[in-house]
Amino acid sequence: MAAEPPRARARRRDPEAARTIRDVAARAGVSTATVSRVVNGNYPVAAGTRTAVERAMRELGYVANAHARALAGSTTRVVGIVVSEIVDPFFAYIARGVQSEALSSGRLCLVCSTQGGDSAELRFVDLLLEQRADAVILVGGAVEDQEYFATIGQRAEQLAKSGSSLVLCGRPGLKAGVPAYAVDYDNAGGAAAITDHLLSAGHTRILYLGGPTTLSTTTARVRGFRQAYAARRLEHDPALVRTGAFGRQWGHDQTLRALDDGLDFTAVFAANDIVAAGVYAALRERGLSIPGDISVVGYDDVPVAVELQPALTTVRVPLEELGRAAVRAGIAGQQPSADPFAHQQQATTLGTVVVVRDSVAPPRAR
Amino acid sequence: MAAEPPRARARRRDPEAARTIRDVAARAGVSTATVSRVVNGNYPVAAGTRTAVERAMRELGYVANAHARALAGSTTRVVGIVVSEIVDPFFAYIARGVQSEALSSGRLCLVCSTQGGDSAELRFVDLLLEQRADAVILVGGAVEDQEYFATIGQRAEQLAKSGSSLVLCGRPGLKAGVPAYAVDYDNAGGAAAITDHLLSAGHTRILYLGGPTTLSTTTARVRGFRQAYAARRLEHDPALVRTGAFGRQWGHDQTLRALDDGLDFTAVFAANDIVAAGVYAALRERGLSIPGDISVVGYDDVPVAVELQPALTTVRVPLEELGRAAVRAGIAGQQPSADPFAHQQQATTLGTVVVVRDSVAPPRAR
DNA sequence: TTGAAAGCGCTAACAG
DNA sequence: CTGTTAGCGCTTTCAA
Repeated sequence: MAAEPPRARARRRDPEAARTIRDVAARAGVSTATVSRVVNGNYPVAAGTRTAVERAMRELGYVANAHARALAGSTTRVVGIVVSEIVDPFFAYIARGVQSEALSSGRLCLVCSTQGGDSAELRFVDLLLEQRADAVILVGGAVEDQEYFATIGQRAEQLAKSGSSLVLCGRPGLKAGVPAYAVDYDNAGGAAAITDHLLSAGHTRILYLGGPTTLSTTTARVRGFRQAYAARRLEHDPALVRTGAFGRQWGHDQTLRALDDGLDFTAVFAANDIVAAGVYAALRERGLSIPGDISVVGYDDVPVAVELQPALTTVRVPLEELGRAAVRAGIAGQQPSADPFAHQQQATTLGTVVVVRDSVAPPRAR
Repeated sequence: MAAEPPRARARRRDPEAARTIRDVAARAGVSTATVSRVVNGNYPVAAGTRTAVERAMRELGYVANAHARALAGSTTRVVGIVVSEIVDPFFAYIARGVQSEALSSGRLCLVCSTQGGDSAELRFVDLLLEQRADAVILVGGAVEDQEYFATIGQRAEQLAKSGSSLVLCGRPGLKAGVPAYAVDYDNAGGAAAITDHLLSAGHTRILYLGGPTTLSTTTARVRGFRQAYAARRLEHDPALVRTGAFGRQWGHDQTLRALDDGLDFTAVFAANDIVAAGVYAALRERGLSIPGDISVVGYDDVPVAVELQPALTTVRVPLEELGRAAVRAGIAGQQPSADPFAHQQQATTLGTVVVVRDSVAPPRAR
């Protein structure tokens, strides 16, 4: 076969393939630059030309290629969020806030769920790094491990280099100087407040139940729990803190065990509402009434709190707002107007509030 | 200033910017083609060369640019899923299945939540089209509207053209010839089965409650509900079907209204478990016991079903498996080995099972 | 086994 | 207001 000019390969494009900006330009009789201008609407184009281009796009069923755009321009219009479990309402609500705020800034949301896989988080961050996401949001308590912090810090640097930013949501920030934002809520404060609620009702032997022992969320909540005792100059029995995991099953089993161990307590502070659901189930099995025999409180205020009978007194966390704030923080760095020196670590902390329902009563006299 | 050669602009790259394949090639003293080969590991490269390249990558902190890759190659390694509400466990579980199956095929998952916005779905499909997602999965009941079907069908064609595919998950398929896959579960069958469960217990006046009237899911479930009556040659009172919306509040309000209207029923079939939660709340307010006074069943078997007291008898839908199946169907078309004629509409239907718990008892004699 | 070079589709100077 | 053109970073022939 005769040698064809090199361009021949390109010319022989699959006629079925998606239309490109060049096809539109040809059909409308203008240049690709003009098509780009009408698509982006960020530059003056004569009305007639615009109409012609728009018609050509419609007739051809033209759809811009986001990758070409990301490559040529600079922003990807995508934010990434990494959670540990998308079906957990705690994360689902945050994800909802992220997705809606992303959408209102014209971005799509890449959601990654690690399903508890420890190292999966880092893998996802790398994947998101490849995607050049405008912002990468890491949600939920982190393992408090220095080495891990260092690795994440290093990723933050890389992210910053490629023009995007890392946002830590619902977990403590990194050390100063690392280009990461932190958007958190007052974990310890909420725990202290609800503990105080229990203390006010007369409980002093409160069992704190749940949360992976090494998780930052757990340590913060336990800290708040202790602070509430300290604030009233009350002693707290260390045997009454049992951490280990989240989850309904875990809450159920540990409650039974605490009862079997003959632990003396009149109330339980479940690490979150899901654990509280397990506590309810266990107490019910043992014929103990809530709050008659034992008072129970939770944390997060996810929907199950109102399905439980009696309705659960818990700490409301502004989950959606947390997600929104994370996106705002993450894309703020993208704004051309942003002060370059502002790209230091910044932190936002949202407040929490105790929602009083029906699961707390004064301890039974004995 | 003296005129610089045109390339100057490009040469003056921000030295802080992310490293490219060219940087790695330079550092390793090889060509970019070689780097590409070691990155993709799909072509023989001398061991020594490979090592040198790998070291250069490590030293430079090189991270491939997914957009450049998508542009040059063809597959994007991203699947998109659009749901109506990410915090709804029904969708969250499907999303979990999608995300985990996507991950195991090395893909990331773009999750879009329309938050009930009617036309948002189409907008998201277009966005996903721009992303050239390997597969676009539309989840949940669709409005049964011919025009809408036509529009979606048209998008399916476009998707097919750009090498990706549309998967309808938990909703009926499009008409034959349209390049879309359908992965659904047996909506009518599940409804019929649980209705029969109620009928067996002796109920004949069952109130069907919930679901947007025009939603395919609703029509399918109501159809199954009626079929169960028909199968036993029983009459069914049309006044006992009240559709309109999903949601706890709606279930609550409508139950109250049905009671106030003096409707005669001994059991309620809630369109889903969330609606059932509302029914429980309303019945409790009126001092009616479940299942003593009224039996209740739900649909979906999401976690709240076991928190309700008494635990809810419901229909288990293989949500996660649905999501996984959708991804498999969607990326199957991508396989080079795929028979091009196989790209016809295909459908998969998963089964459902009735989960018997404590919310059904024979109707009270009267 | 490796390199050179031509694009993938789009944006953004720059020059009319 | 519009066209030209040089890339963005990568993959993939084609040649060596």
